Amino acid sequence: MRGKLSVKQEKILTFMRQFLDENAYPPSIRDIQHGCGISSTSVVDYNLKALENMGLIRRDREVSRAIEVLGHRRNSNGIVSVPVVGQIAAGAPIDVPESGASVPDTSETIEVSERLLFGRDNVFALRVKGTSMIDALINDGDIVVFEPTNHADNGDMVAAWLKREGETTLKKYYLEGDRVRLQPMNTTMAPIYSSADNVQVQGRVLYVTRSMA
Amino acid sequence: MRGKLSVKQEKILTFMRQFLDENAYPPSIRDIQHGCGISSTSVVDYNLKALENMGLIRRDREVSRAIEVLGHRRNSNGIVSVPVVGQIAAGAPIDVPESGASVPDTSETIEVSERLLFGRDNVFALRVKGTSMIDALINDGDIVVFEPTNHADNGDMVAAWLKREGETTLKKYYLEGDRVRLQPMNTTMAPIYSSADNVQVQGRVLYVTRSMA
DNA sequence: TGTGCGTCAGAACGGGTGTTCCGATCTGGG
DNA sequence: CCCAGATCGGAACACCCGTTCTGACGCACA
Repeated sequence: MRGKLSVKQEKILTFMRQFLDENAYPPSIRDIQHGCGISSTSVVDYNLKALENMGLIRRDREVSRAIEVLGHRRNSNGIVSVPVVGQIAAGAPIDVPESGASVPDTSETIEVSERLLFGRDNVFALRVKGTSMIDALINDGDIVVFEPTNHADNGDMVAAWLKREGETTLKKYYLEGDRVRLQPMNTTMAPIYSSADNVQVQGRVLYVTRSMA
Repeated sequence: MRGKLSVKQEKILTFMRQFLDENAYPPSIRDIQHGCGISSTSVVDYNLKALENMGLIRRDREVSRAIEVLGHRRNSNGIVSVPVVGQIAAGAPIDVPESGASVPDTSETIEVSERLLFGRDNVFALRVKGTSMIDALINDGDIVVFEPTNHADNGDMVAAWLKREGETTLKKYYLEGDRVRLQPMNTTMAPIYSSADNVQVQGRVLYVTRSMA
């Protein structure tokens, strides 16, 4: 039941997206029926239930045209929903989502204009814990958007994974010989030195947001 | 026929906008009837025809829920497009958009999740010029979202209009007796003192964003 | 070969929905 | 006062629409 989409389900989904773009209101079951060349409304209902179980659409029962296609990007505004996949500080390890992996609906997201990401793909976000980057204008509670990368140039602000310590921290990255200096931007804190093979760069900072309300 | 909106028509329009934001599909005539406390569907139909003649909505006849409210941005998942209406620094005056005023489509916008604005309406954004708020973690080039208000409590970060000087600045606000202290968050800069009647608060900071790419 | 399961076709039911008609009420002007 | 037009209330009609029921078909599996 929770496997791949059938041809018919894919067709229904595509039709609903197209219908929404053209009409500003969702299609009825019979619209879908005729638009996809399906012979019976019960078949549409059957497949819609399957799509609903897979979490791809949401329906208000007994209400006409009350189908909502989840994750449908409006073509008018290039907005990317970036998943906030965890926290970053001096301790809590995080998982970086793999390319193409689906993100559970339960996770928090932050919306960012596509144009601010300069074409980066598979970006993710972390909530900052602690004040170690206060001098880089990043405060406790800020949400930081990363592009996934394993490479960093000196001075880049990165999420760095310390393999032996099992920690991920937000620091400035400097490669000095065969060791790495992870520099906090807080004059009261000392840098972390580690061997280069113990440091795994997970992402580079693209964007910072802070709520002041 | 083409004059002002009646109370009922205004109510219907407001209800439809709210319904669209909440439900992702348009309301039926009877939804409008009950939502606005109208006694008959024919009255709704009558007023919808009037709104259609005025060009405020568009309808597909004979199709249920086929009402499109023109000029209403379908924010797919509670996203508000906040207009970036100018810059704020130590000089350039800005115009704060009046409530309900339309913002030209040509202006830059920044997209923010509705939930981060805590119900504030008519918010606007400014691009920060200069480093006067560097110690408050706001840098040159950051975009700051404001809620429009004429009131500020001590310590609030506000956009303040200096009437005689014809300037708008981003500072922390402190009312001290009959004068106002506008405190930059930069240890190298001195505060501005001005009489209270010369200072007009234009908005309070809600949200800060910075692009690092 | 039979059984269960996923999928589909057709039809019908009941309530939802846009529309229309008739008449009442209100309002402004002659 | 009287009339015309705008607005409204109530009801009915015909179609739209989501749902459900019955049965059929194909396919994997024992």
